[in-house]
Amino acid sequence: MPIITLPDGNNLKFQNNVTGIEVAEKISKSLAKQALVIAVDGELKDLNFIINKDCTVKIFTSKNEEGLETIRHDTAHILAMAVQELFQETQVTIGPVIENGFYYDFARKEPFTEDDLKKIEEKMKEIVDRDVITKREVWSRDKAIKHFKKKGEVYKAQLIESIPDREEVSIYFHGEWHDLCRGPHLSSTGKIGKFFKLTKVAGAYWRGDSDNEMLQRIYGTSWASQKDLDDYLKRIEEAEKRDHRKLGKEMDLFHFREESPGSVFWHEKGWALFQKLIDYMRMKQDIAGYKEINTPEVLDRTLWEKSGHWEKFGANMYTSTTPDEKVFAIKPMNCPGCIEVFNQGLKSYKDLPLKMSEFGKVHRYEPSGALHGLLRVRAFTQDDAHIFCTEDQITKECLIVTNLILEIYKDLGFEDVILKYSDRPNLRVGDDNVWDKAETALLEAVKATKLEYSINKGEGAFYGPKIEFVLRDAIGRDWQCGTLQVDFNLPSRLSASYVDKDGSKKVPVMLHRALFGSLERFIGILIENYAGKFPFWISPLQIVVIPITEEFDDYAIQVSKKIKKAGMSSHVDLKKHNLNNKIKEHSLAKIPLLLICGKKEVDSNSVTIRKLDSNKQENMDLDLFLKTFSALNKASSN
RNA sequence: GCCCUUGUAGCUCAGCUGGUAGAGCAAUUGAUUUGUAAUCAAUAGGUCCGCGGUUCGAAUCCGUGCGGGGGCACCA
Repeated sequence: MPIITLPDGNNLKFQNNVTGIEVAEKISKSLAKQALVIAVDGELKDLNFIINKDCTVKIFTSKNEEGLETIRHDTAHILAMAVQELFQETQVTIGPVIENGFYYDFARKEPFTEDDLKKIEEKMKEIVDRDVITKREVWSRDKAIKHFKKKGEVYKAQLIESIPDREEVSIYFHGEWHDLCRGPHLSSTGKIGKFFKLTKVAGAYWRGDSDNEMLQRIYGTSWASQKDLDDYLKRIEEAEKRDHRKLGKEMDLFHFREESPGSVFWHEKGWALFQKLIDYMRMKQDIAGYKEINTPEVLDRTLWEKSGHWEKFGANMYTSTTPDEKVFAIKPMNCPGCIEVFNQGLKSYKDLPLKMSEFGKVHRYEPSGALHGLLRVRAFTQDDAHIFCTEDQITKECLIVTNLILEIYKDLGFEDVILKYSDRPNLRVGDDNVWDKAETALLEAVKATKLEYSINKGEGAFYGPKIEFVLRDAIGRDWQCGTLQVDFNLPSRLSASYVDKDGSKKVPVMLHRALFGSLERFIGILIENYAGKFPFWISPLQIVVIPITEEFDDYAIQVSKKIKKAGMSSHVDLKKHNLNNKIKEHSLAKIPLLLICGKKEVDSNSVTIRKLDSNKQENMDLDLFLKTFSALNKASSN
């Protein structure tokens, strides 16, 4: 006689055992119709799960995250079912739900083609139409392993072998077709609906390990309604329009070429943007008490051996052998060079914390498959800095860095920031007790920020634990930018020291930090965040002056000169095209302000302003224009 | 690095089953002197990514290298 407590606190009493669907029916007919899955005492179960004791029950429909995830999970299953109906020799492996959809990994010799995806999709819809009832059975491990081995499903057999003893091995049936699965599932294939789409095929390693064989992964998306599916596809399309590689080309910011994969050829406008960010950061860091330095790009191998880079980071390093057979490395990080600067002259505890910044260009030989526009390159400029301090100063300094970073992200249009904390990796230098200290100090700082954070086990740098600053852009995507690392190892390896109060020599702690992270990556993110339409102050070319006819060229040239004198960037378009043509061209180039100059303007010493994405025109006295817009030409006017 | 996919004019792309390349925009020249998203016309532009092979003949088919894209693995 189970008593069932509902989310609203009401109780339902039943004479006998009941299933989830019967509970839903008791509440309302329409709920029973819409119900997809239930939670019994917080655990998700099938609708026909038999309830035989007192418990709390929650019923989910496609309007809940739980319901939607179950739809996606079921769509993944139907995908596997469809694939095996069409391509009998294919083995199934795993098929989880991911953000916005699902994937399923298959083992098959022949690659799946785009055409195959269409066929599979059709087959999936057919299976939905068949409305096959779902059945769940619990098998013994041995039976399940034997069964799947006999079927030739070696991956499934492996999966069952790795299920912990205490867990049930449940098998879900859709008619004849069946699969090992934890569940829950919808009660029949018809419940899924047809609001799904297979999106792409890709390779993926079995169990995510690059030593294992590669499987074929089919990605798909699945929703509660046609509208949701269409909205999602639309969102993807919109995101593609923001692609920084596309916009970079269209806006003439940069390009890449074969001779140097993963290295940027910056064009005039892209470089202007780059320099603006550096100028801005330089200003912020100066205020925050950093001293800017610069260190060599190429350093002798012995330094990298001492620092540990040669051994732990060597696979990513470019090296160079000189004609006299000496081996140098092109720096993949700025830290050893910075320590060398610290080591010049005697340092006192009174000098600490000592903050040294460097816009250092580093080279890392990244795997070819990792390269991705500006977001993943082989040569990049870090807005790097190293803070030498005492152990006592760590937490406070970390907090100061965090505040600076949040301030800067805000200026650049990012308000939503989360932290990722990573502790000691397998490949590392230094004793565990040193790591204990570093991790504790950094974690303390993370907590003190009161920001949301996640913990990434084993993903720290080889010399210390780190936090990464992840920001969310205008369309909800997360990007990893800044980083802050606590390092008890490199300073001692490279013999850094300071004289303490009592006259003894001590080894300082070093904090590594980069706020943009990589200027290249950050610019890529900025482009996508703003869809190329930068705020006025950061825009690489802020103003284009357009004379209506040749007659007004001289005036336009004078206007442009005055704009430059007022500290803004400007270009005069003297081409013999008509006004409409020029407006079209510069609007596509996303120039924030177009100034039109004709007779009216010359006569009144004014300009007519046309702002990007607005066809309103505003006439303004030239001096007033210069005053107004130079005031807007700084970060705080965002 | 691995799997799949892709590489044609400055850009975006067309070129069916093999018969030595085409459009739009951009560029150049000429005409037009224009008031808010493409004025008209003419001209010029290409070792069809590189190398090898099959073939009487390769942009097209095959192999291989390099680059790009989507993922995986790796990562700022």
